[in-house]
Amino acid sequence: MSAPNIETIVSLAKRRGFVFPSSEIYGGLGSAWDYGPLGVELCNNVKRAWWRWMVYERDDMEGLDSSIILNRAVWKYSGHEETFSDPLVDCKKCNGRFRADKLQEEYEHHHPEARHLVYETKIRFNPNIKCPNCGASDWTDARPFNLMFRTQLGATAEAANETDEGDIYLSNVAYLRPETAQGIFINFHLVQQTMRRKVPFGIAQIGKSFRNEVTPGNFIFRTREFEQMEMEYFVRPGEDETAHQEWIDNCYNWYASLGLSRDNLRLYEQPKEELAHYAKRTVDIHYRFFPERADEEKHWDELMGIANRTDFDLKAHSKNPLNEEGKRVNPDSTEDLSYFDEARKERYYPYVIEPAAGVNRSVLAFLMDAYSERTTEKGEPRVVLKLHPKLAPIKVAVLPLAKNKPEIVGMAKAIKRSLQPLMRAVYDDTGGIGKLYARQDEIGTPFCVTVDHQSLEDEAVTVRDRDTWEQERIKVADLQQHLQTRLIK
RNA sequence: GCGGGAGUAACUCAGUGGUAGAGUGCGACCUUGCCAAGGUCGAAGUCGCGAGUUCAAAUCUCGUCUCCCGCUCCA
Repeated sequence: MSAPNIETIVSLAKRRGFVFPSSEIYGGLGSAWDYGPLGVELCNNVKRAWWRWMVYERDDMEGLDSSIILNRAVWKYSGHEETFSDPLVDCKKCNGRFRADKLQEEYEHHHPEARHLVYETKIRFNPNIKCPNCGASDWTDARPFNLMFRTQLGATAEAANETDEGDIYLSNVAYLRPETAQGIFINFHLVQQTMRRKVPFGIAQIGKSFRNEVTPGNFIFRTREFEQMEMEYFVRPGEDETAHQEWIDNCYNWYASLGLSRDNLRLYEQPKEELAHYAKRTVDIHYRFFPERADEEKHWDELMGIANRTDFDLKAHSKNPLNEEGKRVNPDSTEDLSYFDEARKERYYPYVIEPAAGVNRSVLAFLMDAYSERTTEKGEPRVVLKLHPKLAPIKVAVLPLAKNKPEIVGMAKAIKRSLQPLMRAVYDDTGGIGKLYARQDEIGTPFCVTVDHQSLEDEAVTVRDRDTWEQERIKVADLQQHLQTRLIK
């Protein structure tokens, strides 16, 4: 089973120290969340699992950690300054809010002559368009919502502000990156040359990104500050479609291998009209984040996107391509990012396959999918978080059966200390053994080691399994090996 | 921005004008010892904030702030 809704997870996450509302003592901050002691472990484990799978277990991958703040030109030529902005209009009558460009597109579809009209505002929007909700034509001005967080470098804030209205290009304007991908593209040549790589190969990166979402929400599903796990796989043009399909399958299987139920996963082919400006084809991996919704189609939302970005980005950041007038398309770049294939004696701009996953969304999906309830023999409900052992924040809890026996307590603490260099281990004695087990079940600890009276004589302990509640007697000398084997499984 | 919901202890929530409560959880001690056992004691809230009405406000009035859900998306 999995969680019936996100609310269940929000409550558990706060109660048990996974995720807290950010800035809570000052009334909170919308859609910002802090990861508590268990949350940070879970996040780190997700990232570590991804990195191992993506980088270490392959022969064609390098890692990277690029800067969050990049030269503004990166966002100019990537297209984000232009397209990462949604023009919005409000209907004054029914208060509905719409994307002006989408309404305009629809309008022009039915009125081809409108394509040549020049509108008063910078944003193309015909005020005679009827509201799809109420039918009125009473609009506010169309306003641009740029999704990139803008800031300025240095102490010259005033100069930076001037650019809000005009088109003056100032070098002190900077953005927090809205995706980690661009940091990879602009380092493509350096990574390829310093690591002596031949296409095909990939560059992976994990890091925070920022988008000034107009509509954040749904717990950690959509936040303005979030963390991405992205990889750009560079292939020869023509080999892109095959590689794309391979990565789609790889990624789907990765989530399944870490315990996500296939019933709660699906692949979603983005229709042509939804594709981003850079994409030739994009397939999303959806997770059933909203199982409580009546409409089955609305159960699903994106966990990961796998895009074929073609050669759009490498070309866009290169100095060489010329337009039809023979002038450089990118007069600011100092480098050409094409690749020379020694074997084939040909030069080309590699195509890029991009699997992009959200750390936070992944964490949410893993939590939801791991959630289960079990009824004890006494008929009491118990929450068991069946996280994959690789992801569990705490791997083992060492518990004394009786805390008023110093020998047992001492032995338990010694065992905990012997395990902690190898895995995240905790000691707990604040409660009866049943309560201690229940606590660990609720936070997903795969194993509990219990020290009892007999342990003092036979140098053995009980290892209790989270999912089956079965117990096994293990010699203390064999404990490390036993746990490590079962953790890898 | 618009619509809806909500702010009281760490959590879940009672409390319709008269000395701030319960359950869970948390801590200490006693007792017990394999699936949230029992007992005793304890810590914990200027009731989101501000103003007003009143002898008296968690409660009534006005204002204000914040959070959550839905609408624009796509990690």
